[in-house]
Amino acid sequence: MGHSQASRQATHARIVTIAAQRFRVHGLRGIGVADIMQEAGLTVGGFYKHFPTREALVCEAMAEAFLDTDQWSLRLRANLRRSLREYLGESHRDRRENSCGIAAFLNDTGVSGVESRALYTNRLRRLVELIASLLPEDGANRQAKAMLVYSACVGALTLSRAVSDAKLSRELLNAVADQLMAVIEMPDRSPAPLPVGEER
Amino acid sequence: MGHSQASRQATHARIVTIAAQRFRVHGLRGIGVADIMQEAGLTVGGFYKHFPTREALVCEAMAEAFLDTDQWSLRLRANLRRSLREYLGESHRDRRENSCGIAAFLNDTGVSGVESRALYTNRLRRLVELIASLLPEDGANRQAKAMLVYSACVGALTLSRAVSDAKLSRELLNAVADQLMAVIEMPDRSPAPLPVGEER
DNA sequence: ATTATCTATAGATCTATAGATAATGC
DNA sequence: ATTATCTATAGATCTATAGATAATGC
Repeated sequence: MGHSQASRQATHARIVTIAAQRFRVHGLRGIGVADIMQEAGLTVGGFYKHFPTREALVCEAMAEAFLDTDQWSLRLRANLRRSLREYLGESHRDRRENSCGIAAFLNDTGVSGVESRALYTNRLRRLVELIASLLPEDGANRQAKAMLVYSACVGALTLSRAVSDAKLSRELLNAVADQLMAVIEMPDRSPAPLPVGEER
Repeated sequence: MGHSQASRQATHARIVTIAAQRFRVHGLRGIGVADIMQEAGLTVGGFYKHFPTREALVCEAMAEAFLDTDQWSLRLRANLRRSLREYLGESHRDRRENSCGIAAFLNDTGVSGVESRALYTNRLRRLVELIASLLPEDGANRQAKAMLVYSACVGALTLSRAVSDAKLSRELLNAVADQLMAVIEMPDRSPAPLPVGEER
């Protein structure tokens, strides 16, 4: 049994780190407190001396997962195109435990608490703003284009994980990466109006 | 207690229809057999006379959910741009029970069985091919552009559902829809090569 | 003495099965 | 007689809590 205050903090951090990995691999609902504690070399009982509820761990783990996003943001700033290709790489697709939290928790924020969902929302907003600031043009639709770029990245990455065909998975990643390079260079144009005479 | 063979088949169909809705709302792991049976006006016990396992229901429900995708495919054929705007509309975002199964099951195929995952994969492949055939150009990268278009649609739709900020949610949908209209018109270009002197 | 962790378990929930009940269909 | 559905429950799993144990730190 460990006991010192220092070891307590180290234990807490270890639980959060493992949770940040496991939640990204299995989803927020896909793994239990007991499994996370076991992987941290502990037993279930001690969990609630570290966290008031499971949701508290979800929040801390999400924040920890977003530290990887901070790293990626730095690389984005240094080289937008290369970072997008990295995001759409097979390595990122396969190493889920350290992959993008926005993609990993995409379909789980509805069942998580308001706090973790707010964390998620703010992180997405910051990412879109960052990408917008890095786009070459100066147009008013910079932000719109950033939303397209990031939506396509998240969509292609998660789709490439969802399919059972390795070739299709690879094609999705490569095709979207290639196309996004062209999109980044695409000149501004006002949104195409709906053709007249057609109804919703 | 219902009993006739006709009512048995009607019951089976009702269970599948409700499951196809509930699974899209709550995810494949988010709702149990008992709840689905209750909503069908039945009790748990009868379930396994209709389906050998829960996964069998998942497969049938997925196929049923894809019937809505068939409908959408027809509208796609009739009007690509309008159908993409419909996909990225607030109504599609909010009426999850009849929404796109590809988006709904995006992060769940990993835990579902091989059969449902194959269903998912084939459906995605067909959708990408359909969109490619509808793009105005004739270029060799038609399929790549279709992958971009559909990835962006799936990404924007799921992100718009994941965030807790209504304004950001709306902006994501509208911005990506607008940008995709421009992307569809975008002329072919060979994939931008990596700038020299930069390493992965 | 305090407290970090462990053992054990309560209570909820989920999949699946066993056996009873009641309507269909020969 | 057959069978579609129901009641009841076994067995697994998950969150959370109670009480015991053993190392820290005054």
